[in-house]
This record gives sequence, C-alpha cells and structure tokens, in this order.
Amino acid sequence: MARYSASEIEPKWQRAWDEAGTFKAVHDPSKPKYYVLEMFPYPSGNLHIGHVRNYTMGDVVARYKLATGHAVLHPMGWDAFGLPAENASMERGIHPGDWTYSNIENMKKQFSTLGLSLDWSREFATCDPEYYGQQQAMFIDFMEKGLVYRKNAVVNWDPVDMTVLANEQVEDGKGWRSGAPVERRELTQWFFRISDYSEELLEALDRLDNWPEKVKTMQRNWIGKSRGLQFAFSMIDGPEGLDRIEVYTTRPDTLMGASFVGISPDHPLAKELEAGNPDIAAFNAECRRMGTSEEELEKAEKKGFDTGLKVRHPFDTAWELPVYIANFILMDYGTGAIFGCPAHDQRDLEFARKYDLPVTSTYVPEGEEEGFTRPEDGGDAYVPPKSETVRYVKGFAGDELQTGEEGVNAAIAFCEKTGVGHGVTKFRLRDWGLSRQRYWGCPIPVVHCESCGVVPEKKENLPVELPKDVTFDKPGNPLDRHPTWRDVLCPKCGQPAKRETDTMDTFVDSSWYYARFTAPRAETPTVAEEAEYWMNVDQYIGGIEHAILHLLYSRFFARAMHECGHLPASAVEPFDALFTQGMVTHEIYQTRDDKGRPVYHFPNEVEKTDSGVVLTATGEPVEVIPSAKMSKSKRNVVDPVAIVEQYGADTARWFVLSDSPPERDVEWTASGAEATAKHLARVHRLASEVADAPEKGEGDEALLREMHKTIHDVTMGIESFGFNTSVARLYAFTNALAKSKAGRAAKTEAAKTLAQLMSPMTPHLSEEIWHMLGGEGLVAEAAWPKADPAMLVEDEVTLPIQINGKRRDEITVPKDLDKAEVEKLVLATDAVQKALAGGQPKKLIVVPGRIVNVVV
RNA sequence: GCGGGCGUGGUGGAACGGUAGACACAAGCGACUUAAAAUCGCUAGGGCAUCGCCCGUGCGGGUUCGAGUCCCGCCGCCCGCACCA
Repeated sequence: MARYSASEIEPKWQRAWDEAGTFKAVHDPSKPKYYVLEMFPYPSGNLHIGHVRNYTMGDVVARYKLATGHAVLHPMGWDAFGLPAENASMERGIHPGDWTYSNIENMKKQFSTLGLSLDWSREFATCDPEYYGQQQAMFIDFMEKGLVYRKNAVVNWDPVDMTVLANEQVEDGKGWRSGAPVERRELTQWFFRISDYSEELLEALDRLDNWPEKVKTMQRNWIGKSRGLQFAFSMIDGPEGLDRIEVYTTRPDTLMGASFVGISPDHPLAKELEAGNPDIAAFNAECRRMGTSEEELEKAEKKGFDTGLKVRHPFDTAWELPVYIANFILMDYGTGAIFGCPAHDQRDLEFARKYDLPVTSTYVPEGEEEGFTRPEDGGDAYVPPKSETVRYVKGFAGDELQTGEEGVNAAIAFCEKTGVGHGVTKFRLRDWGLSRQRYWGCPIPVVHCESCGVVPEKKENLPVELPKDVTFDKPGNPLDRHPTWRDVLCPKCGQPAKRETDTMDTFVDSSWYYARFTAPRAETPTVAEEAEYWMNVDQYIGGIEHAILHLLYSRFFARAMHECGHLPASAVEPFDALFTQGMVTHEIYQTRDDKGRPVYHFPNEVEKTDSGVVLTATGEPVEVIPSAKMSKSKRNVVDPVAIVEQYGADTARWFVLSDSPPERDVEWTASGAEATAKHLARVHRLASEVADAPEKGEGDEALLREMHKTIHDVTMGIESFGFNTSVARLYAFTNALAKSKAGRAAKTEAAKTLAQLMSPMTPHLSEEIWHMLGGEGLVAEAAWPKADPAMLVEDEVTLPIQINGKRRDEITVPKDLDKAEVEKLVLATDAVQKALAGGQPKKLIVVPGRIVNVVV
C-alpha cells in the first residue's frame, strides 16, 4: 500500500494542472464567468502564513466555481511600489527595483508550492512601466475631466533628514531615523476630487448586499454626511478682513450653551495673530510640532490659547465669547473653527473646566430623574442620541420637549429665518492627496513650464519611466536632484521646463489593478470587451484593515475610470461581494533578562514539558502569551516554506481553513499542524483500503445517506464562507467512512466523493485519491457532486422536551407527525406527568421538527 | 480620543431566538507491541453526588414560553483614523 507522501505527490499534480492548462482564464461567452480576487500582496520577499490563509480561501472559492461550470478568473500580481524598497536601499545600497523584483521572484517560487489555482499568465507588478504607464495615461484623462487638482497641504517634515515622513515614520513626534522633532510643512500637492463623489459613494453602499455590514458602516461613518448650521461670529475689534469667524455646527440647538469659540492653529486668523504676538507664535509652533494624523491630535492633551479677542453671540450682541486657538481643531474639517458647548460635549467640557469657562445646559433628560447631575453642577457632559426626546431649558426654537433631531431642524429653520446662518450638508470625507515626495512610486506625468504652467505629458511619451541611476545616500527625493530626468522641454511650447518630481500614493496603484487583470497586456488601461465580460469581481477577499481607505479609493477610481471610458457603467462598484478574513496568530514565548526586559524566543527554541514550557537549551521556564499577532520582533512567526517542506501544502491549507471561522483570527499551533498531517494520511490510507472491502457489506445506504448529507453541508459551507464548518463536516464523514462496514462499491463512491469535496482545500491529495480510485481525468476539472434531496430527509426526528425552558426529556416521532399528536405524546411522558403532578400545563409550545416547551 | 468589531470547556471552535460545547487539539485510561512510534477504542464544562438535580457562553440588568444569539450599561482585546501596505 502506497504511503501518503506530500513531497512526492504535490509537485506531480502541480505539473499535471500546468500541462492541462486547468487554471488558465478563458473568455468563454457560453459559460457564466466567475472572478475571484484576493488582495494582492506587497512583495516583502517572503510568504507569510497569513498569505497562505488568505490565498487558500480564495483558492477554495476558485476551485469550487471551476467545478460548478464557471469560466474562472483567478489572477495574481504584486503591489510593488512603496516605502520598504527605499528603506532597503538606504540600508543595503541595493536599488529599489532590484530589491523588489528579486523579492517577487522569491515569493513567486514560494507561491508555486502551495498549489493555488492561479492564472500566472496575467501576472504583473505595479512597478512594471507597462502597468504604471497606463496609470499615467489615466491620470491625464482624469486631469482632463477635472478630477485632479493642486492645493497646499501639510506634511510631516524631518528638518535633519530634509525629507517628508510618513505617519508611521513619526514616533513620539520625532523622525524615526534622525530623532529630530518633526515639523508640519505646507507643500503644493496633487489631489483627486473624491469628495465630489461623497453622496454617491455613500448612497451606493446600500446596494452592496454582499459586503459585510461592518465595512459599510465604517465607510458611512468615514464619509460622514452631516446636516448642520453654518454661520459667522462677528468679532469685537478684530483684525481687518478677519473680523468674522465662520463656524459649522451639527448641533445648532446648543447655541444658547456656547461658551467659547475655538480656531485651528492653521486658521487664517491664528496665522495673522502669530505675526504680532510671540506667545501665540510659540503656541502655534508647539501645535505644529505634533504630527499630522488625526489620531495624534485627538489623543494629545487638549490645550488652548486665549487670544484675548472676543466675538458677539449671534442672538445677543451684549453676550461676548472668548476666542481660543485650540490644538484639537483641524483646519481640514468644516471651517477650521467651532463654538464650544461644554454642557453637551465631553471634550469641550474638559476644555472649559481647564480654562474656567462657563458651562450652560441647553437641554436635560426629559424627566431629569434623580441621579442625573447637570454638567454645570459637576456632572459629565450630557450627550444623548439625537433620536432621544429631551427637555430644552435654554432652547430657542421648536418645542420644549422634542428630540435632538427636531431641535436641530428647528434651530436651523430659526437661524435661516432670522438671517443668522443657513443650513448646509457637509461631508467628513476629504479629497485624496496622492502626492508623495518619493522615488519608488508612479511618476506623476506632468511638466511645470514657466510660461505654460502645469502641462500633462503627451500620451505618446508615456510611460514616464523612473530613472534607474539613483542613489539614496543623500536625504530627500532622488528625482529632485536628477538633472537629466528632471530637466525637460515643455511638451506644449518646447521651452526648458521641469518634470513633476512627486510620485503617486501606492493606493492609486491598488485602486485599479482588479480591472487591469481583465486585460493585463493591453496597450490601453483596459479593453472594453474583456472588462465587460470579466468585471465585476464576484468575490473579493482581504484583510479588514483595508475596510476604509483601499476599498473607498477603489470605488472612487472605478467611477472615475468609467467617466473616462475605461470601465463600463456596470463596473462602478467593482466588488460584488467582499469577505474580510482574520489573521493567523501564534503564541509568544517570552523570558526576561537580568534587567527585567522581555526576551523573545522562536517556536523551535522551546519545548513543552510537564512543568510547563521551557527553553530547550537551558531549561529556563518560558512565559507563554497566546494568540498574538505574528511579528518578526516578537519572534512568534512560522515560515510557510518550512511548513510546506515538513508537511506539504495540503496540510498547511487544511490547517488554516480548519477550526477558526475565516473572518476571525486563527492560532497556528505545531500540534495542530501535526494532527492535520496525520488526518490527511488517514484519509489517504482509508481511500487505499477501499479496494480491500468485501463485495457485499452492511450499511451501504447509511453510508451513502451520510455522503449526501456531507455533500450538502460542505457545499453550503463553501458558499457561505464557513470553511471551518465544511472541514468539521469532512472530519465527521471521514470517521463515518472509517467505521462503515459497507460494500466495496459504496465505499469507493464515498471515498471518491470525499476526495472531491476535499479538493478545493487539499487539491493534491484529492487528485491522488481520485486517480487511485479510477476517477476520470483531473478532479480539479470534474463536476462538483450534487446532493440527492431524497437522501437528505430523515423519517424520524428527535424532539427535546423542555419544562419551563429546561430540557427534561425527549421523544422520537415521525417527521410529519401532526402537532396535536405530538402534544398528546409529550403530555404522556413521565417527565411531563411528574412536572404537572395532575394539573394542566399553562402553555404548550410545539415548534415542529425542533422542540417542545411545556410551561407549568 | 473617535469610528467599527470580537469575547463560549485546558485550547481552537459548533449552535435558522429552540437539546450549549458538534468537529478537532491537548490530556487521561485501555488495546496492539519485547518496547517505542504509528494505529484503534474509551473518558472528559464545573458542582452536588450518581442514572437525578443545581450552576454555567467576559460582567451587571432587561425582553421572551425559551437568550451564546435580541436590547441597555460596563470590562477586556483587536482593526482603522486619511503619507505603512
């Protein structure tokens, strides 16, 4: 009997699929198409076990859809531009392109051992000039459609390295390499007009039925549509031209509780005051030392600076409010100025208490029950949902008792009538800044000419290729100091001009790769008939960390591409169904050095003993931290290459699908991998023993019934992304097969079906078994088995009997037994008789086929 | 800080509002073996103390004949916060 040897069978079947061209995507109008796409990887150089999980899930879907008669597109590529390549250059002197392509080569080799059903003929990397040249062509199209513009925006500036820093390169307000305090600096940068699509992007979410609700909720909140009041405070003796402060508020009903006006340190008024007041200049400078991220601003201690200026309250000219510059107000959102109402905003309340400003409630809970302390009396800010009815004690519009929503609407109406301000709809979504002051990205294809201004490159001159001869030994962007690349002639007037040296955000690259896969070698960004046939992506799979930015940008990009004729109208929502998978985690093994600092150990440096986990080398006890995100610095990583070498790809694939639900994290354990390998060997053994079964056996029907139930359950599991339940079902069926005394024919059928049902998950093993049992052709190309409905129905059901909601007994009855008959039988059971003690039940609930509850 | 999610035995988890713990891992016991490995079988939430009952799905309330599941309030962890990808 042949032993199961993954290392022998896996390459064999991979070659067989290759030779048969099984996974080549073929545009075939006679078949329904299915496009399954996993978010493409960044070529870091090594496959991560998380990749294995992500791509195995997509592979299960792709192989299943192939078996159900679809023309499947399942492509792979590389999200290849970005910071790490430049960092590698600085550290090792290797060119970012060389580093990236050698990583790709390495990862592709690792990928090939997994037996994924990918069509590699469509592969590309976003750093291929062929790809980014098409991206540049689209950028020019977007410019023509007015979807791109330039404006000033702030960046993190490292004054020592003389370079722009990404948010993640700022640590505690300091540059990660130089350690110098980071400054905010304003630069002219390129933007996509995504905010023009705010309403559309919001409203279209309602039609994405196969997206997780949580992702849609996050996007809705991110777009942040709000209805509010815009009005201006007039200033008493303010600087000329700046004596009105425009504010936007979503809670105009709290206007009578206003206690101060706050402006951003980047507000024009703040900048004006800075010039004449060194204290203000110092305060603003301090604010600007913080990074640019909203997170940092919100987490920082709330600080303000009293400008000494006063504004008049719009309803009462005698009522004066102080004007503060405050570090938590963003110039980018609203008007860069707010009014603070401490009674109804916790942040404003803390600010007011810190600077001794008045607190005035405008509304209180409807009944103002005991236990409620008004904020002016030391309580917390009162911030009920807008839908809640409250009692207005300092309202000015609408009823005394009304919901917050009604209060807001009444306040807007009142202010419009009295001319104080007007109601406006605003969105939180900001335009997409795509400029990066870096080398390793797609060059923005424009030229700056002194006489013509900003001129797009001629399309026939695309791609604007990155120059190869660059170094990273000096700070800043190498494109900036590359004279032969930078200094060009204006495409319009032919006079000397300068190329734009900013490159594009890598989110641009990943915002249309899904469309490019439909025609990856075309000399236009897309090809109409291919996009028409293959789009949309039927199933998109990726991490939840992309819930907002990548997915929102892609949705915008598809719309912009449609406007420029690069995608059909039906593809403006490019992803029909979305699935967000969880991570693969691993225990951390930690000891402490003599100073008490943590020391981390690789999984192969420890062993489990009766007295706990210890270091193999020294026997020192190890602290085990479970379910931690894998990270190189914590050394809790497993290398998929080593796993595949040790156990085979099928074991790795089966393991990452089993146990945890796909959307949740799964913890990699050595014992789990070991057990998986054993299970697959068992399946192989069982299949090879089928031939030894007697011609005639017992329980053929029972085995086949179990088989059909398994077909049904596994299919349902795959279709609903319940791979872990499919796996559990397959375990159970394997156990049934092992115990069965059925005859050879039934066992053979059962084993072949088992192989088929396992084939999306363990494709190599399945091919081997299929072949061994005389299956025709490749199992990868065989039609998916169908469950016979007649084999699924049971004649009898077991009904649990509850008494007052607690299970006390059960009865087995014919499936379709009449409800009255069931009641009769239930009342006759010992348990019910005992509970009733001669009396009558208060209530008798019969849920047909499920449960009975007797209330006594 | 703000937005979103998750929380069930020693462990991973299963469970259309309907028998909580399927399926597996680890563990224990047994069979086979000179022995080990491999394989096969059995046990297993906690407690009272056996054939019955009580308690149990992060914590505290609520809705319901019935709640892991729905609602309210906490706690803990994870993801995102616009220049990481």
